[in-house]
This record gives sequence, structure tokens and C-alpha cells, in this order.
Amino acid sequence: MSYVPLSGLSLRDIEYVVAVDDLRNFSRAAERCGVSQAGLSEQVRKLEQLLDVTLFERSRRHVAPTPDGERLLTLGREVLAAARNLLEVARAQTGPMEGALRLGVIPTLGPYYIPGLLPRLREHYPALSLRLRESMTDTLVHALRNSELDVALMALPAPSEALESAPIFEESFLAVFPNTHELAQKPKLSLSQLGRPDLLLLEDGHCLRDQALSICPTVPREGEQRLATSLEMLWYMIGAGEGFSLIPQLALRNRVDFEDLITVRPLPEPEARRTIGLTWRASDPRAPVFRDFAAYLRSITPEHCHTCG
Amino acid sequence: MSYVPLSGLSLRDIEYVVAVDDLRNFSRAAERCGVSQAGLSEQVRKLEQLLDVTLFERSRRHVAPTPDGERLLTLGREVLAAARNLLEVARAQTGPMEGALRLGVIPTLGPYYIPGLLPRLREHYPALSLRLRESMTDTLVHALRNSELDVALMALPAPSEALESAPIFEESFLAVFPNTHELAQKPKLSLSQLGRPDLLLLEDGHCLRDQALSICPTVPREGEQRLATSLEMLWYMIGAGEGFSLIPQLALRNRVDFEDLITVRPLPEPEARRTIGLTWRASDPRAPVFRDFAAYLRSITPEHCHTCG
DNA sequence: TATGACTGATCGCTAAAACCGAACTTGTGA
DNA sequence: TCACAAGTTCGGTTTTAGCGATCAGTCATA
Repeated sequence: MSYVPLSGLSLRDIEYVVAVDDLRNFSRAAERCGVSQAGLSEQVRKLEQLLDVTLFERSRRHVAPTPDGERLLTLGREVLAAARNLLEVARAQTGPMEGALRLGVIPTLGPYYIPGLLPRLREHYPALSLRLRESMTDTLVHALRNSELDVALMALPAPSEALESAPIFEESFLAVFPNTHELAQKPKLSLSQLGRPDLLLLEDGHCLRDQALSICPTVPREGEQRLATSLEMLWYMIGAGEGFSLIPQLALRNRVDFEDLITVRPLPEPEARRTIGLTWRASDPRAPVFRDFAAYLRSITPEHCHTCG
Repeated sequence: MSYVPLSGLSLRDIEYVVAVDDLRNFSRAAERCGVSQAGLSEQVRKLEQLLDVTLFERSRRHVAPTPDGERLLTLGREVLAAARNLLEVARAQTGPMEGALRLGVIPTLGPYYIPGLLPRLREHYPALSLRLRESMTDTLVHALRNSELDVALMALPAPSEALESAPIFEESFLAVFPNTHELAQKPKLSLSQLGRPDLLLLEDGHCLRDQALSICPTVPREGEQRLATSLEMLWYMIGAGEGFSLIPQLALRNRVDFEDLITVRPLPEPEARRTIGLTWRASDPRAPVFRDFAAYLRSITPEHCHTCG
């Protein structure tokens, strides 16, 4: 992008000469521009000096543009038109929650939360146009910080100082076993029982993996973990009797396949849950808007989840 | 033309925000704009306030335009482009005696002077594009004062204070008689002999008419004058033996029709001539150029005419 | 965790400019 | 010839752009 300085050209001066050309009269032009005739006269002279062009031919009773002046005045009007257009667009700027909003979401939440959300959003923010993106937490955070995303739905806390978040709801984890699993029928489950080698985990990067690990006090050693590439995969592995896992509540809702093969058990501890929240750059000037957005999301918390705040 | 004030918008400020957008860095943008970082920062803030739009999202390590900002920056670039275009055109303004020049000329001179002039002008002012107009003196003066003409060729002095003139050449009048006319054969002509009823005149408005009247001391009374609507008409009337007249020298040159029917006699007095000059608005900023133009015309004075100055 | 480099915002001040009223100049028309 | 109208010039005032210094976060590195 080559930089060409404008060497002192000013929109005000262009306004002045255009006014003089419109009205063919310095005094009335000055009146229209809201300055004294003297001031306007001086500014016109200054502009003529800057451009090194005599724009107007003045006799006491007569003001008319010179041929060069006529040409430049046409261009001056174009400049003013462009400037007015800018002002107009600025005045009609997009209101809060209008236009495009780039929303990121973690994979263990997106498919189970977003579909039910969309019609509500469409109704509540009719001018909003969502651009969805599903990625793991780290990727979302990166995208947020690079201004590739505006907001993201993820488990809190968000791992960055530069981001601001608001909680939306709390989601319990449920333990899901194959019917044949030895823990499936235990009258009472405790977290300490879950740190076993047949605890199935998502592969590295998924926050659900970290959440499961933090919930279960005794974790299997690295090499012995059995990893799934997605929650869906995890689900099928459990159905196939490969092991058991912790599944967030929303992902279970209305899930009827494998109904006969698996056993779902609540976990005893209240800490066996994660907080889902909305996250954005703290520096984004739309932060207040996003706080309101989060509040709205909170107000339509999915059933079976715990309202926050 | 509706007037929409720009309420303080300035090209400089637009330059600043575009620089910030280009470089994504206030300090370097300030450097490019040749101001301190402090000053630029303030101006950007002021512009944001004026537009009531946050143009940039700033974190300490990151500057990026907001969605609204992005839209407005595009428009800002358009404004700058228009302004640069204006400057560029101003720099490349037409030089002296380039482009269109609207030249008026009186009918008793034009047909006899202009044709020979055109090729010389084309050679000497290759970038000049002449717009010719032939009218009687009063009309030319009017057109000059209304800026409908730039310059005019007419007999001096030009009848207006607001006009400036420079002489080009002096043209004698010759007396033209039918061969059979009683004055045609007189050994010596005096002006006092010319004030006769058979002095043919152009109709009112032609300066040649006034010139003839001022030369001949005893003029026929109004009703008895015989009037021609053009010099050409006058010529034919003389050829037909209707009377005699005074014809300016240039109009006679190379005139061979009626050669056998008419007698051309020089007039004795040196005052029997008119000064042809170039005239323009005194207020026209191109006045110096026109003075040079007149000097050039003087330097190529037609044969048989008397150089001025 | 401390540190230094970097970046943008803020503050008090200065210099420049825009602006104003008044006096001046000069075509124009009565 | 005079008075008016309209643009320019002039001296002083106000506004504003701009500067240097400083402050306050952020980030990378030690």
C-alpha cells in the first residue's frame, strides 16, 4: 500500500470552494458554511495556493470558476460525496447483535447445544447472522485472540488473561457403563472408583478429557489410556463394551441408541460438572453487548442443566 | 444542490486511521504520517468520537479494526483516493494556452483574418483547441463579461472598463467605388467628399459602420442611409453600382470578383484606419497569458497591415 | 517471578491555524 | 460623482493539532 500524503488538503476547504461555486458569491457561501466571509475568503486563497491553481476569477460583481477550477471543483464534489457517504454509513452503523457474529464452540458441546439454540437466537436477534466454527478449546482461544472469532462457547475458565467470560450454565457429568460393567450395578458410586484403566478418554486437546481427568482422582498412566477421537466415538466404544466414561449431560439427552446396552449413573459429587460459558476478547468494544448476550443465553438454559448466576 | 455539512470530518484524520489499519500499529502509523504517536492516538480517538463508532479494537499487543471500523475504513480509503485524484489533477493542470480557448471575433474581420491565422496557431500552440464565435462587438463584450468567451478580436478601444485589451495591428480602410462612380476617377480624394447619400453602410451594430461614420465628416441623415447586413452584401452592392463604401484592407486582399467593375482608392488621411486588438476580462487570471498571446499575434501581423506597439 | 522492551493512552503545554471584526479597495449603478 | 456592494487585507483572539514526558498494560525472556 503506497502512502501518498495529502499535504494539507482539507475537507473544510473543499466545502468552501464548492459553496462558492454553488452560490457564485463569497458572502453567501460563507453564510452557508457558518463562517465569516473574511475567513472563507482566506481559506479559498490558501487552497488556491496549495493547489497552485486559480480556482475562481473574481471581479467585484462576478465570481466564476476558471477552466482549471471547474475541473477541480468537479473532483472536489466527488471527494465531498465520498466523505458524506462515510458519515452516513457511520450514522447507520450496525446496532448491537446485528450483522455477522463469528461464534466458536467446543465439539463436546456444539452438536448437543447449538441446534436447539438456533431458532431461539433467530427469534431474539433477527438481524444476527451466525458464523459457526467448532474447534477444541486451544484453537478457539487462538482464533479469538487473532480476531478470527468474536465469541466462543467453551468450558470455563477460559485459559487466557486477555479473554473475558460469562458463565451460562452448569452441566453435570454422568457415568456411562456397558450393562455388563462391574461398576454399572454398584448401589453407590464414588469418584475414587472411577480411576481405572478401562476409563475411556477423548484424545488430547479436548477439554472433556481434562475435565474427566480432574474429576477422577487416580488416573491411568499415559500409555494405558484408551482414547477416542470424538464424543460420538466414545459413545460407540462404550456401547461395544470397551469400557466406561464420563459424558456431559447434554450429550445424553434424547439419546436412545444403545439404550438396552448401557447404564447411566449419576455421580455423587457436586463438583462432577463443568461450567459452560461465553468467552470474548476483553478488549473487544462489543464486550457489553456480549455480556448481554451471555445473560440472554443464561435465561434460556437447557433443561436438566443448572442455571448460573 | 442540498448542503450537508461534514461536521468536522477531516482528511487528515482519515489518513491517520487508514495508516493505523494498514500498519496495525499506532506508533508506526504515526511515523508514516509524520506526527507523534501521542498526537495520532488523540486524533483517532477524536474521530471515533465524531463518528460515534469504535473503529479499532486495541489491546496492548494487538490493533484490529472492528466490523464497523472495517466498513468505514473502506469508505475512508475511497475518500482519500478521491482527494489524491484531485491533487494529482491539480498538479497536472493545463499550462498556458493549452486546452479550450473560446475566441470571439467581429464579422468584418473574422473571415479575412482567421483562416490564415489557424495554421500558425496550430503550430505555435499545439495543445490549444480554439472555439470560434463570430458576433458583433456588443455581443462579444457581453459574452466576455459573462465568461462565455475567454478572449475576442475586435476593433479597439473595447467599450468596457472591465475589459483589458492589447493592440495587434492597424488596418487601413480603402474606398471602393463602382467604376462608373463620379469619385472613382478623381485625382485626389478627401474625406469631406465621402459624406454623401450613396455611402453604403452596414446595419446597426457593426463597428465598421461606426468607424465609417466617424471617418466621414458629413454623414447622410438616418432615413437616407443604405444599409447592408454584411460586408459580403456590401461588396455585392458596390459591384452592382448601388453606391460606394469604405472596406477594411484585409477584406480586400485577394478579392478578384468584380475586379473589372470596381475601383479601389486609398484614403488620404492616416486616421482612416482601425486598430484591431485582443480583448479579455481584466479579472481573468490568465491575463498575463493573453498578453503574451497578443504579442504573438502582433509578431505575425498580416501583410499590408501596420504593426502595433 | 522479576524484568525490560514495547505499545497505546493521558497530561500539560506550545505552536499553528482558523477565525473574526474592522478597515480598506474597487467595480457598479443611480 | 456618489453610495453601495462585495471581496481582500489586517491585527488580534480562539481553537486545535501536535509534542515530549509519563503512565500503564502486555509479552517474552531471564
